Amino acid sequence: MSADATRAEIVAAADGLFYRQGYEHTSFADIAGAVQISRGNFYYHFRAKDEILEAVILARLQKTQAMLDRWEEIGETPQARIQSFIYILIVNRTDIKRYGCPVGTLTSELAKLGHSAQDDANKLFSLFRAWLCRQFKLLGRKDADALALHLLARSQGVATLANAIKDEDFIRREVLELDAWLHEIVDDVRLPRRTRKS
Amino acid sequence: MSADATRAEIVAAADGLFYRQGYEHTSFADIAGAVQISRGNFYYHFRAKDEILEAVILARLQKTQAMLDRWEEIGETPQARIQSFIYILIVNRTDIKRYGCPVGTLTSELAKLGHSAQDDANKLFSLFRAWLCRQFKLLGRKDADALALHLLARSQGVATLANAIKDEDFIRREVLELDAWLHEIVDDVRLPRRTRKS
DNA sequence: GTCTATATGTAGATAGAC
DNA sequence: GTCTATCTACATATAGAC
Repeated sequence: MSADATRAEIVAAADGLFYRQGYEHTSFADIAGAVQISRGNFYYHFRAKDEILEAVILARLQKTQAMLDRWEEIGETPQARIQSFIYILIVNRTDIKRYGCPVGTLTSELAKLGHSAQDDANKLFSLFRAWLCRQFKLLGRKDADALALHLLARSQGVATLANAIKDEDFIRREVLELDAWLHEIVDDVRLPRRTRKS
Repeated sequence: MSADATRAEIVAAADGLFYRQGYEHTSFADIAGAVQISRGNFYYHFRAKDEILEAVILARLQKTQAMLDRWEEIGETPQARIQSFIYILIVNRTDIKRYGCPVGTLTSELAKLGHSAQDDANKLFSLFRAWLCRQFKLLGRKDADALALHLLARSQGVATLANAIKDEDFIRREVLELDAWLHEIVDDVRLPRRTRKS
């Protein structure tokens, strides 16, 4: 097995385990069991557990960027692209009910641990934030960044609560509301005399 | 020192540490350092670490119920009472930026650990849910439970995101939006012909 | 590159003195 | 009730054989 291939397998296994079990709760033995290598072999590929986390975050950043690029391609309008974001709550509903949002739960855990990788993990939010901000700007909104943060927070809230109460209908209802909220924003642009609050 | 007093001190210290550091990341040594007792002494008061967690959750349930009762007393209208809930995001903003929401971060962590105390921790959400549901019912809303969950999710989302991006202005903006959302609901009741979406 | 064996630290938990 | 001393398990990490 080439070094790169083994390394990639370790990162992929750690990625899933960190999501399902949390970073601290996942041991080398857990990852070793998933990849079918010995514990000692980790240290040929990584100096320490922190480095695996860094590699996992980097991999997630790349996967996220690729997903945003894909949404950019297939979405014909900013509205359609933002809907791609909203609907990941539906697409990933099974995992979200069980494990929450992979971004929010990681940043929360690292914040409690006071871990040095906090800033890197927060870049996952930054990617979504900047991408959503651009979409809202294309919709002609001056408050695009605030709208991006608002939408991020809404989806985080849905994920956190769905993880606790395990209610799929709740997710569907909230997604419908987010969709309606997005429509209001699009309408605001088309009919600029009305304010959102009217 | 009486048994009850020491026990209460342990629970209080553990409560704070579980919130700031997380449950798993908090060791007996951490709690012992805060309470100024020896590690061995824990086992006079608790059989295992899980029992401290159970006691912490019970204490939080009682504190939460007391807070809801207080809001019920001082709030003259359902709207004012719901506002009490919304404004804890402002009141606790410093802690929320640093450690997130004590309810959401605990339920998330226990879900990842597959901990047996998950159901008990989720009762914290149930308390808020039932209380908010009652307030929305008093406002004449048939969809009171859905509104309660929606508001819970919104505040969870604000807490999670504020914890990541450490932005106080973001919290204030979102609270203002929640307040406006609540006003719309109250207006809906007064002017039943308009729907929320119009 | 990957393994086995091992070092080292720290966690939760127990026993028994005071 | 609280302490010190100790046990056991498991974590990360290292050394060196293959």
